[in-house]
Amino acid sequence: MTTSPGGEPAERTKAAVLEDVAGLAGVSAMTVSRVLNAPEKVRPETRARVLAAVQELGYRPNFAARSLVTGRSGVLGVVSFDTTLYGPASTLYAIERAAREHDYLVNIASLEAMTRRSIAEGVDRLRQQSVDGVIVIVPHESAADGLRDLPPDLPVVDVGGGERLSVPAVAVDHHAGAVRATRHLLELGHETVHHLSGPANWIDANNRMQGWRHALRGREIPPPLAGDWSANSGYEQGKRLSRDPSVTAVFVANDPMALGLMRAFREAGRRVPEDVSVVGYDDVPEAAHFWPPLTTVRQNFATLGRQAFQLLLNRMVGHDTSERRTVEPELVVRESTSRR
Amino acid sequence: MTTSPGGEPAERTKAAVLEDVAGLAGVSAMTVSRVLNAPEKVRPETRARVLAAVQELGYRPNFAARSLVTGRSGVLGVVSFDTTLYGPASTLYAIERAAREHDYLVNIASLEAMTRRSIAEGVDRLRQQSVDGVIVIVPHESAADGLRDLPPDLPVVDVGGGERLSVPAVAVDHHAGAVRATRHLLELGHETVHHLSGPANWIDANNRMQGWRHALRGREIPPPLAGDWSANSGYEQGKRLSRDPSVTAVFVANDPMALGLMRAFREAGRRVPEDVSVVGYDDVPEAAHFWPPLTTVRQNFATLGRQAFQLLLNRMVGHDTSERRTVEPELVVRESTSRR
DNA sequence: GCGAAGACTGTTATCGCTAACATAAAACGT
DNA sequence: ACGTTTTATGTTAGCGATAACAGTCTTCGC
Repeated sequence: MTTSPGGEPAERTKAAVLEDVAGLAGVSAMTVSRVLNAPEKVRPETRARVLAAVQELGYRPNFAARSLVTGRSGVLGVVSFDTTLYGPASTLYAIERAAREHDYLVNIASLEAMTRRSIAEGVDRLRQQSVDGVIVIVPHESAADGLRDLPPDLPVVDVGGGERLSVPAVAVDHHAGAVRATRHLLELGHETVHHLSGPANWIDANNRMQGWRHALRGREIPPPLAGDWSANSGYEQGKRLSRDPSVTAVFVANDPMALGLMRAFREAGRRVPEDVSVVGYDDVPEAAHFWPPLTTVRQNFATLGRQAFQLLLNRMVGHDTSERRTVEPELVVRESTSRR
Repeated sequence: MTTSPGGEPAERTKAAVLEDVAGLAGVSAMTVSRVLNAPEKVRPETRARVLAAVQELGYRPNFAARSLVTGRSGVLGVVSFDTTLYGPASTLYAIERAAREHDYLVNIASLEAMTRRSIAEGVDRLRQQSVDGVIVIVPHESAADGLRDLPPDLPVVDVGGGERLSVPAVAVDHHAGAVRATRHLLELGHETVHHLSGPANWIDANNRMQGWRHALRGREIPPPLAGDWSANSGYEQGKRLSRDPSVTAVFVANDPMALGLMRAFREAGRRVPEDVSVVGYDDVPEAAHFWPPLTTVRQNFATLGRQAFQLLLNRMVGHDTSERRTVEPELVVRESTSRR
């Protein structure tokens, strides 16, 4: 039933199935299955014979059949917004690596928009391909709502979402990061610190803004500006800020915006750091080579991703925690900040 | 068999299956299946009844069962090296978008290393979860070999690989891009153009280097330096180059390295573009805000990704092309280059 | 008014695998 | 030596969907 008519055993028309291997090894299909899933339960010589047959036929278990009967797929999903951004991309990468080590595959669903609906849709798309669990990287207010609509039977872990989520979560402590950045500037003798924030309703943006506010307590708090994370928006808002001569220190909510802002200041004739000090956020790999090298807050995305996977793994094996883990960011001082 | 004991119909213990829906709608399972897959073959009123039942039970088809019998999974795989890099990340994103529009899901396998072995392993991992096709983004010499070992029954499309591949491929014409960059510098009156290349054995790096060489024919061709794509390597090699006073123009194989290089030149007291002109490659979103704004070669990763998906789709439906498509890069002139 | 074609819907078999139980063979204690 | 446990393998019965075929009921032409 298995032998190909014309000679070469490697030349089969259809892919080999369990039964074929069993036939060739002279055992039952079940034994082959065991060799693959619980080798210790099969006598070494039998095992060897089966393995040889597997090898010879180039047998590969049928994923669909297996997961139909086991109810597990070995695939997990990641819902993310714009995986082109440094943060999500790095987190995704770390998740993928962690997943691979545990023999999980990662399926991605990026979102066009960040609405409650689109999150639900993203999760849904993944669920239809029966992922075993989902990690949601949507640092937006809408995520909180989006996560509420989820079916309770699907293990979900959130990354960088809000505080009051019903699911396990990992997040960087942006409040602390912002405080560190702002204090650093105050300690350098600046009267106050201006802030260029991320877009409204982004959790990260809000947390950083709050941290900034917190560190500024008791002082004059200038009205914050908001960008859209892009260098370009940093440039535009920078142009505006540079007209205000009282500005001597700016805490910018991410590195690309800081880059744009520094360009605007430079073009306006205000030197960084001599006239104005700037602190960014993220520590993208290029930040050390900006002009001037950027003082910034480093987020450890690798840890973030790994922790997210760990949490998901816990939930998938049943531990019904709604644990929340925090990753501490770190201030990296370079040359874009100086004493007043 | 389906009704929950205590009231709320939404509260079932096990997920509803086809049979449950059929029961509730008073039809056979087959009819339900048809409503879902070929609605026009079912009378409108029956269809409505079935749909209502689907709704009520929150029925979702079982992916594994479906793909077991149809032999298709609706998932495609992307094998890529370091999805944190701008190029791969953008390509991946475009692929994912295109895939979504055609109701495919994307599975990723990032590679630790870029050897022939690791590529084969990556493809294998994906194949085990029975993807319907694979897109390989590995712009490295090893890819060519890695692709040779692949099973012939799996549709594969290559992105940015070498020229002599046996599979359909999409690639940016880096040779042309490099020629444009180099000519631009020559036309500005520079005697010759130096080159900071990417790492050896990267296809893109080689193509760009060849284009640079080609555009320089008839002139003195300075020995190229090589970096590893990182801003840091650009900085290091930039320090070396900046010691050579004869250097007036540099074509750098990507934007981050150009950033590092410009920093090195600035620190060495050589102004860009007054003393030295620099051209980068990629046009990352930040390039317009580098100091000075970087003249660079823009790659359209979105198109690249979309085309790759198209090609894969063609192969999956059977068209056995080994078509090779090319995407043209575009020179974007900014302020890092000036007349000699 | 009646057979044929068409429109719907149902039945059966099967995809490839593994859980659970059944059996056979080997190992063991007394 | 003989029941009992242990170890190794085989058998059976689905998992949840769809393909292919088989009916049933309309509809229609003449």
